[in-house]
Amino acid sequence: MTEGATSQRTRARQPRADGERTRAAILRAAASLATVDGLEGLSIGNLAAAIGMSKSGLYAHFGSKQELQLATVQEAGRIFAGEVVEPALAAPAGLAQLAAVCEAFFEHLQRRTFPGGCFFAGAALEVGTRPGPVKEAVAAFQSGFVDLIKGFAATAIELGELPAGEDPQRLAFELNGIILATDTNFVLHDDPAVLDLARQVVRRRLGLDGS
Amino acid sequence: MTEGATSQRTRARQPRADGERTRAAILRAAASLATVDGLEGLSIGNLAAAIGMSKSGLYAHFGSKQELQLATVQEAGRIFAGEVVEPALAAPAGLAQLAAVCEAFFEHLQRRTFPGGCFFAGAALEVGTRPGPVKEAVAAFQSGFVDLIKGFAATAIELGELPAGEDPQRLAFELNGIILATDTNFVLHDDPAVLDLARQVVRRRLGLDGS
DNA sequence: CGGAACTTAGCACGATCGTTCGCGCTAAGT
DNA sequence: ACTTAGCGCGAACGATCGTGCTAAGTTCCG
Repeated sequence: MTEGATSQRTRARQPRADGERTRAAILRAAASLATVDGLEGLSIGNLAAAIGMSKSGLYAHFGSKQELQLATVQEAGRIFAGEVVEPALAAPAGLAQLAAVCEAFFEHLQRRTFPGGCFFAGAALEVGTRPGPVKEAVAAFQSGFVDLIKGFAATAIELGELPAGEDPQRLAFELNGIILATDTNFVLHDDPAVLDLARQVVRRRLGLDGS
Repeated sequence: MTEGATSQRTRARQPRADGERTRAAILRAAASLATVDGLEGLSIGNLAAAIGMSKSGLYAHFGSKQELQLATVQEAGRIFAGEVVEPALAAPAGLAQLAAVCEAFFEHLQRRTFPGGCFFAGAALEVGTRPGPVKEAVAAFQSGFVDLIKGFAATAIELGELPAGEDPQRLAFELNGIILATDTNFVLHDDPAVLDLARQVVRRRLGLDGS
């Protein structure tokens, strides 16, 4: 607590260039593997074998499995932010951002960035009953995402693009539900038709259909 | 394949009374544990310790871990059918059944039947990427549940309780999403207020509010 | 009442789990 | 060019994983 991240006193450590590169490669593979085996089921041995290095060499990058899980969650958050959040923020404020965030998520699934669908959907249900830093990190990201949608909805209402009777929190909850249902059905049945159905539902719900 | 389930020739086996009782006790504990540790994370040792018997004694009831997982999914299906599906079927056909199935699910969560929320929500995302009999069993149950809701919706439309423009499949998808969002948020934040929000959303969506 | 099932426990196996240690190597700073 | 510190590997640890075998104990049928 007393020492900052870039403290000179404690000299925590100063990673080398190739070290950071392998660490990044580890985390990319870890995020993918975790969507298949889960954050707990992700084993050091499997992960090491997947990227072709030794268990101990990999383990040295993180002092414990929990640190690896924490870093994996952060990496998944970066990927999700780049593929889903940023495209949404690039759209015009209001209703367009609501549609964009859903569409970006559907493309995130369709592109099969992760073999197990959405990282956080699976992680949330897995770590939800296990108190600790990992659960806190996942919960924080999920809350942030819902708050983002809530903000989009509030702006859309202010701009008169949605009825004044709409409640941002309720709408954000519904869209979050549509997203979760899409992910669950897509993962379970591996059927791209699910994405078409989801797109129809979003258009209808946002009044972008026959209005 | 050639021998039936109740064949006399092969004399598959004839369980004893106390055997079935312990087997039932094992499966009840297994369903609960699986909502916390996952179907894969559920270990024979932990399960045996949880109900106070030996690993090998428990293992004898199922020839393999996969058989245990299969039986656990069926047990969870029985519990879900009793707590969610049956109350819904008891309501008047049509719109009332749609409202009842959602309310029964919310009470299923509130009653905390399982420590990890909805069994199938977690199981679907866990086994979705792992082909095999266990995934098939989970997928079949999930499809059956969505079809049930779809049937309720179709009846409600026929009875004129919902606009003719409604599509049963789309509505079933949306309600499934609301259910998944409720479970995810309830498990992650352990906040009963989520259930109130979900009830509001369902009432609004089904036109039971100010109409 | 006796014997044939079913039920449960004890023990042990190979594999894999997370974790630690020590040694060669290589990139970076002076 | 020489030093230094981060990097990666191999080997090994105690624990636990799923899975068998064997032998007691218990219930049920004739």
